[in-house]
Amino acid sequence: MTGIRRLAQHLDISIGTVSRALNGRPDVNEETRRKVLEAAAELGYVPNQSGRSLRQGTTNIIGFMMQTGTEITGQGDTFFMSVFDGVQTVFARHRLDLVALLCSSEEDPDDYLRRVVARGFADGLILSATQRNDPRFEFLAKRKIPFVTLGRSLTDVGQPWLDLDFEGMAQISIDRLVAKGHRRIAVTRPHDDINLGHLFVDQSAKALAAHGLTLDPDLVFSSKPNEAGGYHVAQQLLAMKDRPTAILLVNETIAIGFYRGMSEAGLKPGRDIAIIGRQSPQSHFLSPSLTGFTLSRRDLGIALAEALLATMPAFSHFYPDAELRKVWPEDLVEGESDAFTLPA
Amino acid sequence: MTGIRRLAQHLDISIGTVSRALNGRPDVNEETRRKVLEAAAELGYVPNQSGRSLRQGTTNIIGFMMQTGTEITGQGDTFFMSVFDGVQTVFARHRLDLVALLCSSEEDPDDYLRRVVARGFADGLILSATQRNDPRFEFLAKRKIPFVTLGRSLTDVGQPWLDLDFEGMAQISIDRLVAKGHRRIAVTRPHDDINLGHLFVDQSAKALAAHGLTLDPDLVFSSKPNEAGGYHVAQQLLAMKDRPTAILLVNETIAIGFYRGMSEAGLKPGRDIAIIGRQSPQSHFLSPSLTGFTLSRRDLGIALAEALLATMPAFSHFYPDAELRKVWPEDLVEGESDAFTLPA
DNA sequence: TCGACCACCGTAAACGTTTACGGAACTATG
DNA sequence: CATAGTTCCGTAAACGTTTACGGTGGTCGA
Repeated sequence: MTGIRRLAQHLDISIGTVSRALNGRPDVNEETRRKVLEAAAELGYVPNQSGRSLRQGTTNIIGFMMQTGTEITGQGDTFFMSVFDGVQTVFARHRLDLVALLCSSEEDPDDYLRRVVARGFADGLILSATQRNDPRFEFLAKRKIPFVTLGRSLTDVGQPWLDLDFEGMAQISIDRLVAKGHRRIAVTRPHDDINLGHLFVDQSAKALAAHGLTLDPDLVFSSKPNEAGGYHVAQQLLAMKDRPTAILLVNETIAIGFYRGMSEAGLKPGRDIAIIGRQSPQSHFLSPSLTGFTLSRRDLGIALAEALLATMPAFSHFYPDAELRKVWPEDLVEGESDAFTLPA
Repeated sequence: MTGIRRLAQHLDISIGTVSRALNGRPDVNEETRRKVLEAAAELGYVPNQSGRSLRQGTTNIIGFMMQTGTEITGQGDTFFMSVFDGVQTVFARHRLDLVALLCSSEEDPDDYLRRVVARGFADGLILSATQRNDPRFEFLAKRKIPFVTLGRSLTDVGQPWLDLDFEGMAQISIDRLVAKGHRRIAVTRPHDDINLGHLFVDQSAKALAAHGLTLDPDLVFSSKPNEAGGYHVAQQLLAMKDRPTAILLVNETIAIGFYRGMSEAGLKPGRDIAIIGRQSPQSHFLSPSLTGFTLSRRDLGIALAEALLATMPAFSHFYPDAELRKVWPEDLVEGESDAFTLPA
């Protein structure tokens, strides 16, 4: 005799009542419910998840899909860990188990997602690293699996999303640099087709145009989102005959490599080239200090979780006015890296 | 009609045979097996995991428990991501699903593990961040849940483990620095009770003793394993009246903070203080270059996975001679950070 | 020809839950 | 007192698998 049956026998009531009591159904006497809860705690009874899943067609698991491997090591890790932390705290309140689904660098993300879904792994999903045209959106929508994405995409299927304000960052950065007299401004973007790259570059071009300037295509640098990528950008940029006087670094970690590249060439950030980037725990240890944008990653995670739950029927009533689509604001922390000013 | 029943109906054979065919049982005609596989692919049939789990008492999931949150952000992330990548590739071969169980910084790791286990979440576990006395070991052993740990512990319960060679690193580092004339050598260790700290510090002391030297307790610096921790160590160390001439940095990321602390004080690694640390993708962008140990994180992950599978009855025959307990060797990459030599 | 053996397959029970349904006991209402 | 309504509980079916067991038809050796 195991499981709920054992508990029922111990209390000398039926398993149906036990189940109802444990699941908070209304049609059970409060006195019996108390006894059941008590006995459950005493005997250390925990419902078997397989049994529940089989019956209810639900797993109680939410998956947070991220990519792993060397390519994005610099980028993904510390950032996503913090976001994950925020997500975790929300789901814990609902006794939902959150797991990280790390798609290996060797595997295609679409294939990986297909496997996860076929397996019936999760009740809901959080996607990150959204591509400009991301097939995963359609795929999940077609199967009616609730999901939320960290990042917009052109392939919008009506799902909730949150995103960083790449357009705002581009706008503010360009305005700021132009005000300091810069005319030739470089921009970085991730090497793949991730959507944020487009948003950032396009908005940079628009912002420049508003000042009567154009974004020189030669000044758009694609880079892997890690230290090595930033180093490589520095090498390319410094080898140019008509070198830009300022640069926007869209990614958090490439600043470290870019600094290194400059110092090897005997140049100093903020003196020879103006830099605006993004803050991270690591960037605090750059010298000269980095001017860059920052945000609460943990709060972002919380908002992500709430947006997802708001679209899941079983939980939506908890979050009647969750923000389903939001561009997340960032603050600019002023440092020394963009001190370089050109004469008017 | 759904699931396996639908498939059986479509083929006009019994569900029992279908199941046997799909699971590679011997007592099914190869011709029928072919047909079943074909039809399964055609209809896109995928066995329901809840059904399997319920019947077999097994989940097909392996959990890799890590910690998240600000405290270890610097440390854990890129390192564990790479290890995870290695683990993933092994489990994929056996159609086991690997998920990352990220214990939030707010939650006690022991409680978290208890929840995971009570839920019957995984068939096996990989533990990291092992403490000197780690209650999780006993807990899992008592419940007969297969697990492997990345890191030794005093609370050994016979489970397989892999670990980095902290003792070897300490020995080689001390020998090397002493040969360069250093006598006052500082050592870092993580601020918590993680076991590697003990191994590293103890072996450093022994190695010094072999040269007739002693490890000054004031020269053992506890730090959080991130950039900020390294920065803090530098501040403390540089404020000493009788400053050490060399230091060992046990953690990968603190070097960045330590460098920053030195340069703010107008000092240069490798010229004013000799440093031996650990290599990481980030440390490649330090200047002067870091002398430090390195290893293949991915291979470590592969070995971890194999050690775990070797102890699980259903898979052990695949890995008859897996290394169940191994101190993982590291290579020393020579850089400029320990160039500082004292006159004899 | 007969029994033994083998290869293959169908049947049905089990895994641990949840929940629709119906019924018993009680209360309220006229 | 009869009826209707309410509260609570037990029964049993279902979720989708796997697998022990038994049965059928065939082959082979004596």
